Amino acid sequence: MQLDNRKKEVLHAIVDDYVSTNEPVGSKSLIERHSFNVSSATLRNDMAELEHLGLIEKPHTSAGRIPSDKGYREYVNSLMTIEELTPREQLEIEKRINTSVDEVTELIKNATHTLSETTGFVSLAMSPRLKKSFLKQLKILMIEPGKALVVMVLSAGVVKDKVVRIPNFLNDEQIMKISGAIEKSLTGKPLDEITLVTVETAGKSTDVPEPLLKQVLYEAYAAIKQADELNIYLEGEHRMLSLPDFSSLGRARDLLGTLSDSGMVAGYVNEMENAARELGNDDSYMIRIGQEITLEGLDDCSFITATYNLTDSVSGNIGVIGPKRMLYSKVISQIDFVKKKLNEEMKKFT
Amino acid sequence: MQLDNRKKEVLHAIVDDYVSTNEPVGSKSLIERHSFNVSSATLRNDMAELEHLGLIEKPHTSAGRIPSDKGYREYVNSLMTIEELTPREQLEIEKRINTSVDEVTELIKNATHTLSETTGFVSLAMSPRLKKSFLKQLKILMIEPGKALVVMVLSAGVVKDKVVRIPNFLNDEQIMKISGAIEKSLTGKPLDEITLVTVETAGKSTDVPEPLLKQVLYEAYAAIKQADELNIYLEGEHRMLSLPDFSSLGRARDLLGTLSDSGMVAGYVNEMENAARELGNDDSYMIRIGQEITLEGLDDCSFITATYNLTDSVSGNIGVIGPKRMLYSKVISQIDFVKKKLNEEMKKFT
DNA sequence: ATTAGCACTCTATCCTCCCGAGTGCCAACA
DNA sequence: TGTTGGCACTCGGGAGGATAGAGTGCTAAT
Repeated sequence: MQLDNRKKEVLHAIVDDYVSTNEPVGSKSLIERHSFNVSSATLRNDMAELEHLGLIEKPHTSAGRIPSDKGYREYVNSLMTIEELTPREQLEIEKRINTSVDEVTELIKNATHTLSETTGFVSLAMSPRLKKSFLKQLKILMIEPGKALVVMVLSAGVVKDKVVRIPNFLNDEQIMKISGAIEKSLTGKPLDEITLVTVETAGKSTDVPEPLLKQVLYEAYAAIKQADELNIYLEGEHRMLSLPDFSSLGRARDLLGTLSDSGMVAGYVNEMENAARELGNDDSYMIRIGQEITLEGLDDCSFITATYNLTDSVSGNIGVIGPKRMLYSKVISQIDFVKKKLNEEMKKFT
Repeated sequence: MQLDNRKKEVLHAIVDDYVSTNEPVGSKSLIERHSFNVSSATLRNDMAELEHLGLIEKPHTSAGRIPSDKGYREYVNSLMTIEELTPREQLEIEKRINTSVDEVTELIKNATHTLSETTGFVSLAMSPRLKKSFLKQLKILMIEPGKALVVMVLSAGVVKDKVVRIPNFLNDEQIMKISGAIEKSLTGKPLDEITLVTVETAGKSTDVPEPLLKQVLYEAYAAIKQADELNIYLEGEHRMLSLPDFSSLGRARDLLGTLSDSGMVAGYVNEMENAARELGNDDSYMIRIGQEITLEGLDDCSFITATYNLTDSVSGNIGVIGPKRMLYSKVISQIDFVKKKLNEEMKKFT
């Protein structure tokens, strides 16, 4: 994008003003609020040019201009400078996150909550992608005849479990044998390398009768597979209703309708993550603006996520969905800071 | 409430019409839609009377009447007749709930989801009140030095666990001793009779050094206490935005804002439950209408819950939050049916 | 007790008008 | 060539006003 300096400044100013006032900005108010050493007519020419480039647009003929998706994109990519949080703001966030918790999941929920409160938008986090973590322990506990609990401890310091049904006849001892056999042969294996076959092979060494054994092994396998399922935590949906951007009930409804399908949102975040990886994108955050987001009803939103790390190979996403008319520099640094703190806290678990 | 038959019919008709049209109903349209064998003037007199009794009210002088909270209350208490669901509707609900799951929690979530889908409103469920259930098993598993998992199996067929921190020096054997001691002495005790003292007494019989022991016992106690904490599952908040009753953004915002604080809603449901018990109320459902609900922003809502039973002594609530302008007879039977199915399914877990 | 008739009330809706902010374009200027 | 003042034009939004329509309460008659 080739823009001379003044045009850059104009676009910058338009985005800033529109973000803060929520009103289309005209050439005159631009002059009043900023110290351009030119007349409004000159800015009008610049603005015509910017509009021609598709960076800004007018809601109707006699209104001022608002940034287009492309305009926001340009702003985010080249124009804005990310500002650090003030020590006060940092403290506020630290205080909220540092609540001591015993499980990573709680920590992530904390962070999500904090993010929604500090940004005032919808926040979300994905649970860690555990496919790359490996099994450290696996125990099957008899609960009662026909019912057992599979407990797995993963390398990332995460504990997962699942209640499973097992044949009624099996006794404690048999279960322990199977449990031991699986543990022995699968310990150290990354979850994504464990298949039904691997588990079945592991169980062969026991002397438990075939059909019974097979069912238990299958359930154990199912438990392991469930352990690396992704969860998403969404919070603060109602905050969107307070934003003027969603004062139209229709938009608000579409937005919250889409967000209520958390599985769909999770899928989308996953896509974003994969796309970023393929592109070798090593920015510390990802941004999607307006129509760039392929979820229905999010046309007026921006989606910003960062990647947190539980271990070197196990990571997840945390971020925000807000109106595209947002203070990007601020929000990005908030997310970034929360992510940083989250990473620090996570070290305590691994 | 002393009402002659025709006045009852009039109130009934007003509620029905208002529920289905969402428009204040006048004497004339009442005549048109129902077969009263009197003139509109007579109904006007009746309506003036009903208004005097506080059962209906007018939004403004020249509009028709709408039911007041008291009017809905009268309708619900004495006027309506609950209609059975059609076989078709029943089938639809059964199909959704019968999805096989391994845990009670999943089952409850299923039911909540179903309820929101079939009513089109916000649905909610409380996790079972486990205070009255007793401990069947308690195991403490070493995960790694300094970290253990407390697994509890409760009489209601529920499995709970919690990761806890323990002193680094403790070894597997010591933990097993403690675990065994606690289990031995607490098995069969209802959760609400287990105190820190009980747990500490249980642990005395082991030969683990005092300060280390104490910490583990405390953590075990904390895990037990956490097991009977109540959770609430809320679903379908966004559906409220599609209702004409919440077409004003302000109302919608207040409502969703309140619902976003699930802890507060849970507390309120608890209060309702307790109040009903104290009154010895053995209706199969509880209803709160409009201002009867003491939560902010729910003035235009009704809150209907039923009690499901996991065992004789362990129960929880499931229900709906909808606009007070709702088809009570239908919604109540939907909730009732879901509850019935939920109870049936729960038998499989206990 | 019920009814017909009537005057009255109030909202919702539709028009119309007008203000003001903003634009695009043109001609003049540096 | 880039900048500027001037000006006619556009359009949305708000104010004001008229009107229709649904509904009410009251009264007098049945």
